[in-house]
This record gives sequence, structure tokens and C-alpha cells, in this order.
Amino acid sequence: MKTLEKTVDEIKNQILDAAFARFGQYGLGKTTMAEIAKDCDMSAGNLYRYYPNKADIGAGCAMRCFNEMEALLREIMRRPDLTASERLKTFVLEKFYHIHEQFSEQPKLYELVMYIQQEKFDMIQSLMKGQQSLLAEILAEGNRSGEFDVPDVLETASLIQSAVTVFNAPHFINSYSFEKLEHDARGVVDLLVCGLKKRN
Amino acid sequence: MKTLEKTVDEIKNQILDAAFARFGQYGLGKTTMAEIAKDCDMSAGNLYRYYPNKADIGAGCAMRCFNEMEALLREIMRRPDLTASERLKTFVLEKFYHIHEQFSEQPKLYELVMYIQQEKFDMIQSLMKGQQSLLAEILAEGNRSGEFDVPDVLETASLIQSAVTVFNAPHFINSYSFEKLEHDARGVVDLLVCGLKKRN
DNA sequence: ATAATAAATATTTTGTAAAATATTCAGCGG
DNA sequence: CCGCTGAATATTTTACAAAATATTTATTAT
Repeated sequence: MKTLEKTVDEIKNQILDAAFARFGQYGLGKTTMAEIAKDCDMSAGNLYRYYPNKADIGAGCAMRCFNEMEALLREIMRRPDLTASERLKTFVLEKFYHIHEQFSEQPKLYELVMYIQQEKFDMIQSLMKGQQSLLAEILAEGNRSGEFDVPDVLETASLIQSAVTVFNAPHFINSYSFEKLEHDARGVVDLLVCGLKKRN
Repeated sequence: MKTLEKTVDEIKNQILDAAFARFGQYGLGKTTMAEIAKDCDMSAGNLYRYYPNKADIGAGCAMRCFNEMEALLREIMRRPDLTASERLKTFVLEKFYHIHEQFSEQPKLYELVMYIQQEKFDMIQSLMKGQQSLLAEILAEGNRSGEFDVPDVLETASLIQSAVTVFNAPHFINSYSFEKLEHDARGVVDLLVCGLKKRN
């Protein structure tokens, strides 16, 4: 039974692999169930034994991206010898870099993200909520060390998210150059950190 | 000659009045030149004596919005007895309120803004640049009074714009509630102001 | 000559039938 | 049965003609 279960998970992952490669390359709308199935050496109908529909395959791909993102951010949380300021800055910038890498490697990812934003907004909200908790941890760490003086860490985490959203939102990623966004992200996070610091 | 010139300007304004009312109510795509013309008691063909095409009528409407916005912000610049912090906060929040009023009064304005963003991006850039100068003035005023300690006022003005863009961008206006955006705008501007303040 | 119109023409949008694709399901082979 | 396929059906997308609309032009009135 265990090996069987595992095989199902492996197949589900194989499907997401195939789908994600196509979604990123050709877009959600232009990749067909038949193509995904062919990449997995199975029939289109068989995909439905693993996912109820194409939209949920898209959601599965997005969820996987979100989990990778979260893994990256959690790894940053674990890095030793970072001050809270440094960790916060690293958090914002590496998230920015990670998203931009994804978008440049997978040019049609935009379409998938737009779909998720439109139809599965709760996924975005839960993603944001998770990251808010991590940011709040950084702030609490800064409070503890005496570096910051943040009364409400959750609230402030949410504000920081708002202020840096512009650098991560697909819409702006496509409107402004990477260089400008990077430069501004650095500047904004510095400004925010400055505002968090304890006054002596 | 002068009265003639004036009449031309009056007609151009009448056209923008009519067009803007329709664009805001029914959207750019769903209002026809014939409708605009009818509202002005003229033939559709005659519109072309005043504007080269429909797109330029849209751009004219947008420009007028931008000018009203700028007038509001310049009025804020002239208000006496505001500290730099207060002026900055007022600037950000009243801009936010103004935009949201426009969008709630003119539900289809979104479409016009999207068009401008897509096809006349230079208008947006010049708008931003103008507001950057005003923000920089506020920062400089704060430096002079000893309230702020901002080395590069233009650069910092640009960063502030980035950080509050999320509250003014049509895309987010339609995704989040007014209440959440307002709350976050207040929080973010407070945080930014805190970061600008001179350390004692 | 100027300002406007209405007709003529160019372009865009819309409606729709055909084609492509998503999804379901009956049935096949282990 | 279980896991799958290929055919059957439902839904979506596409292609394209018809209709609507934008723009130009010939003409009229002042």
C-alpha cells in the first residue's frame, strides 16, 4: 500500500512537472491536456485520475512555486549571524530576485499568476499570511536584540509587505526594468529598516 | 481673433466634458464618437476638427485628471502650519482619497487608465516625475527645519513613490477594500516618515 | 475662407458556426 | 476490481463574415 501511495504522488508530481514546463513556456491557455498527458506518456483522460481539471493542475503548479518560495524564505530565517535588519533586507531582496528569476526563466508564468490571482485569490492570501508571520518573526527578533522598537510586529509585517508589493507584483515586473525595481527595492527596504530602528 | 481662439478652447473642453462623463460611466471602448458628438450637439466628423482621434480624446481626459490631481497636491504644498511629516502624510493620503473618489464616482475609469498605462506611458512617467519634485520639496523643507535628515531628496522622493504605489495603482484598488488600503497607507507613510526623521 | 455636415471608406467589434480542447464515461487488459 | 485508454460529449477557442464604429472626404451653408 505504501509503495502504491508513493507512486500516485510520483505521478502527480510528474504531471505538475510536465504542466509547469509548458505553462511557463507557452502559457496556461495554450497548453492542452493532451500535451501534458503526452509528456507523461499517458492519455488525456488519465490525467483526471490525478487532478479534477486543468485549473487544479495550474493551482498545483502555483502551490509548488509558493512552497519553493516559502522554503527559500525559511532558509533565510535560519541563517546565522544576521542582524534583524540584515535578515529583513535579505528577505525582501532574495524574494525579489527569486520571483524575477522565475519570471525570466518562464516567460509565460505571468498568465498562470494572473489566473491564480483572479480565480484562487485565497491561495495568494494564505501565501501572504505565511510570509507575514516570517517577517513578524524577524521584527520580534529585532525587538529582542534591542535593534528594533516595533510595538505590533504582525501589523508592521503587513505594512512592510504592502510597501514592497510593487517590486513583486507581476504587473509592475512587466512595466519596469529589473534594474530600476532592484534599485528601488533596496532603497525602500533601507528606508523601512531605518524607520523600525530603536531611537537611542 | 482672441474670442475665436477662446471658442475653440471652449469647444475642446466641452468635448472632453462629454467624453469623460461617458468614459467614466460606460468605458472607453463602449462610448462612440457619435455619442460624444451628440452630447456636444455636433456631428461625429466635426470632432476631428478638435481632436485627431478618439485615443487623443482619451488622453485629453487623462491629462485633465492629472492636472486636477496636480492642482490638489500643489494646494497641499501651500498649506501653512504643517510640519514636513504632516505635509508628507497629507500628500500621500489625500492623493489616495482623491484617486479612490474618482474611481468610485466613475466606475469605468479603470479602462481609461489601463489604456493610458499601455499606450501613453510617457504621460504616467511625467505625472510621476512632477509628483516626485513636490515630494522632494517636502523633504527639503523637512531638512531645512531640522525635522528630517535626507541626503538625496529626489532619490528618496522616488522611493516613497514606489512604496506607496500599491495604494494608488488601479489594479490593487480593484483587488483590496478601501478600508484595508487606507489603513495600510496610513501605516506605511508613518513608517516611512519615521525612517526619514533626524536621529537625536 | 471657415465651420460644419453627411456620405464614403477604413477599421474595429461582435456574433456565430466550425474547430479545438476539456471533461466524462464505457469498456479493455492486467 | 484497478488503472488505463479511446471514444463520446460538453465546453472553449478560433476564424471569419456581418455589423458597428472610427476616420476621411466631398459638399453645403455662412
